[in-house]
Amino acid sequence: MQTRKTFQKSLTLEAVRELKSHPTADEVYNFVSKQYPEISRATVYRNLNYLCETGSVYRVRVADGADHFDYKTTPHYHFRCSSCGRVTDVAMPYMENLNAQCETANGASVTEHQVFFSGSCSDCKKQNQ
Amino acid sequence: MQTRKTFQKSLTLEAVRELKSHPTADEVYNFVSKQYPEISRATVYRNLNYLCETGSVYRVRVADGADHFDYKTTPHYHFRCSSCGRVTDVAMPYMENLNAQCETANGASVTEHQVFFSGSCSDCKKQNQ
DNA sequence: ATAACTGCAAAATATTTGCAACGCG
DNA sequence: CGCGTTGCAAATATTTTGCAGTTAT
Repeated sequence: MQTRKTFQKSLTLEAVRELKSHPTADEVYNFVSKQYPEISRATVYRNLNYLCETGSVYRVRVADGADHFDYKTTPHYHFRCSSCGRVTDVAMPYMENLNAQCETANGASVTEHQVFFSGSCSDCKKQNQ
Repeated sequence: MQTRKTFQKSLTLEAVRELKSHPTADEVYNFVSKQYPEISRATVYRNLNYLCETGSVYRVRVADGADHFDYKTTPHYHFRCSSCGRVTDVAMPYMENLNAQCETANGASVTEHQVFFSGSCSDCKKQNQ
């Protein structure tokens, strides 16, 4: 199956890149529909799935309902503040050896791992004091 | 707010413990309703949330729609096979120092971390050969 | 007795899909 | 022109909630 370059596809990718804030599909849709109100939510979802498959964006599953999308495709870890819900990157080295460790322990062939942290971000910590 | 011991609550906890296979809420509901058909789906969801809050079961968010529940409450990691969807525990040491590492990198106060691996489990690996 | 809990139905949230029209290559 | 893509609406999936009746303590 071939793929075609469409205006909607480019807009979707641009949105994830410009938002930078690990947007949900809904946030991407809101952003895109400001520039192009005719776009359908379904198209945004379809294009986000497509972009994930081709590796142009990365899907992040943190602990709140919707999936988030990340324009940064090099492997890294995430933190989610349980009071404000914001998702941020963690400036921590990627653990190269972890997949191999899991393979040894499990007998499976491991292709990737995700790590996510939760707690209270520095902003929310201040407010609660 | 006080809590009361109910038949439905016990059944829900027992289901997670007996299923052992990281069931989803729906799977817990199906299991429980075989023994007690009058139970409502909403009650199962409410009780699963309650059991998570009190630490009796653990919520696992792996990369497929629904949340999974784990009777094993000591911290450990998970693997999900992307072809059969099965979720298994990984017999790998828990990294005690990871939260502290994230705190240093992020300035947040980190209360927990989850790690999940994906790939192909040993059964599916065989089948695809 | 009274406040927590339940069952039911409806709502909320998140995502996918069938289909006819559209438009990229 | 052909087939991938879109927009729309409806369907599906997962979870929560309002409410009136039930029950544990």
